[in-house]
Amino acid sequence: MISEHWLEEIKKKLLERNSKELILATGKTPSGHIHVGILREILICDSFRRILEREEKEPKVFLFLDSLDAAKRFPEYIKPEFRKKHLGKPFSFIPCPFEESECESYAHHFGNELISTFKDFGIKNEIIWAHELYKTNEMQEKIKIALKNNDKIKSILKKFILPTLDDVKKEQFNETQKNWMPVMVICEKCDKIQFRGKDDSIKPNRILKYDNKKDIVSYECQACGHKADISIYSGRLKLNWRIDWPAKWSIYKTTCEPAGKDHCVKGGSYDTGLEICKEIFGYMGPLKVAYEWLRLGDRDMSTSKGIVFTPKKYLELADPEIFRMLILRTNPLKHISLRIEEIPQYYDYYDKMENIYYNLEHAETEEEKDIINYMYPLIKVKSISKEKPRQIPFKVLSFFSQVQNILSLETLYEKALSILGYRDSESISFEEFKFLLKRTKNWIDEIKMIIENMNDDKQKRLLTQKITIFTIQDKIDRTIIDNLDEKQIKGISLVKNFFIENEYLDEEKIQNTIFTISKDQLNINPKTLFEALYLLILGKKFGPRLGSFLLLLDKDWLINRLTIEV
RNA sequence: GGGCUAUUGGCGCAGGCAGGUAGCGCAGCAGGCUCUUAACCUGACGGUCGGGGGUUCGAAUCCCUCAUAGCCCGCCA
Repeated sequence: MISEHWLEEIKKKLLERNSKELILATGKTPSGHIHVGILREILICDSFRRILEREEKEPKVFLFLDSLDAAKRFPEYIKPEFRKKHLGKPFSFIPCPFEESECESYAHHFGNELISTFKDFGIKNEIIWAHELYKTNEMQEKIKIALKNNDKIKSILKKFILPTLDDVKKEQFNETQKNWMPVMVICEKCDKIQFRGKDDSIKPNRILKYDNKKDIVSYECQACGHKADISIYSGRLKLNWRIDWPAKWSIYKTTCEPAGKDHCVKGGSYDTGLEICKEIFGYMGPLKVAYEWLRLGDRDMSTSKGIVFTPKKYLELADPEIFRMLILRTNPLKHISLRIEEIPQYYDYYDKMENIYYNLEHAETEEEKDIINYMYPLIKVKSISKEKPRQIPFKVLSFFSQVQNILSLETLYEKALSILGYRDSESISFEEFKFLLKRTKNWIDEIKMIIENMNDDKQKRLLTQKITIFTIQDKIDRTIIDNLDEKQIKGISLVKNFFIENEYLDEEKIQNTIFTISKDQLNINPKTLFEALYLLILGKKFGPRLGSFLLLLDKDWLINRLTIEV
């Protein structure tokens, strides 16, 4: 193999470590609706899982949900009074913000929303909730180790962070380091772990003193002022992020954890984490795999700021395979712009890839063929069939979903089966078909919204044309009829007669008839008659190819529509 | 102050690690299908690969440098 997929390169490094167990990890704070960006690291791990399982290596994959992280801000869809009340508490200590649901906590609501999509995406992993992890002896031992090694930890942080700061921040950093301890306490009185000052500064309930004989720490709550001593085994202590991460690594012996570029930056938490893991917890730490953000169009997403496009939402618009494909075909260090309006093009690429995999189409190069053969099994959610799975083309679905107001689902289903070349419903059930149609409808609606919000008129028009958005009018606008000329009206009536007189029709015949009527009987440019027909049915001058379109419509409905009173 | 990524025809991108006449998709253009296309088929057009310098017989590719853009970097997470 000349060229290799980036996953293979990382895999080699993984196997060089010669670990008995291969532990893959990912993590996320459930601070709100979790957006699709997190799937990038989850899918990288899931792909490794598949690769390693194929090689009989028995990997384990964990997803750490940082439910004990403090709410430092809330997304805008959370009510103000709720925000005010719970700001500064760990997410697992905050109730579910939505009254109608009965979740255990804020963290569970959003965490479970993410988890519920894994099955559809073909993701397998084990979930570790931070608030439960911190109740375990293992984690509490790590807290103890961290407290004992406070000075050492501080010098590591200093060594890594200081060189990356400018002078002002250097001073700030040195200042906070003076009384710094690696552990925070969740106040027993108000459940808060930090306080957000009016100047937007964050004041954590950092512990003030550690009694290493009794294993008791003292703290003062920055939010309510409560002062107390508390045992390190109380379950109310939490390590600071930069120590929390390596502590988890050392407990689970994590072999590899992908992380967003924010963590992977020089002097960031990954670098300090690895050093702390090695020096304080005595474990070499995971292989660092950095990845760039996944963007929505040209915007970054942010869970806490409420710019979200969730995996659940994605699944309402398109196939999970398409998403896996986007992630796998792109080097993790490059950013991906997920563009809803380009989903048809994604499907085109997927189809091409599938054709190449099944040897129905030639790849341009050997490398392309190799890469596709490698990726395809990692992309599929269901098992791979011997022959290329038949699918209703996206364009057809897009068309079908827009004529639902005049055509029954049954008619469309029959039509779909005939396009697929099936005489029965073996390959695609009616239920599945309904689901596909609904999903495409959702996508069309989404596109309509995107078009509406576009500022550039030219872009707007291009997109409208590219995607062929149309609506069949329930009633004809009277002004349309009034604006038709004599020949157009005559033409419409001739087309109507043609439909009445002919029992069996095909699209070619319809198409040709319209031309013949225009040229021979009316002596007008065919375009004029086409426009009249489109106006009558769609309310605008253009639409899908008329022959196949009219054939699809219910004949009686069509004849009725073509009967116009002048 | 530090870092990552990007800069290749109108748009979106591949190629870059292993240097050897610049590619793909979409749009645009022309023609074809007895035939409006925002259907399909065919064809042609279109780029001095962000600027500059260096290494080389030869650079989109390697090295240096500059520029522009996006994002990230104390505490907290």
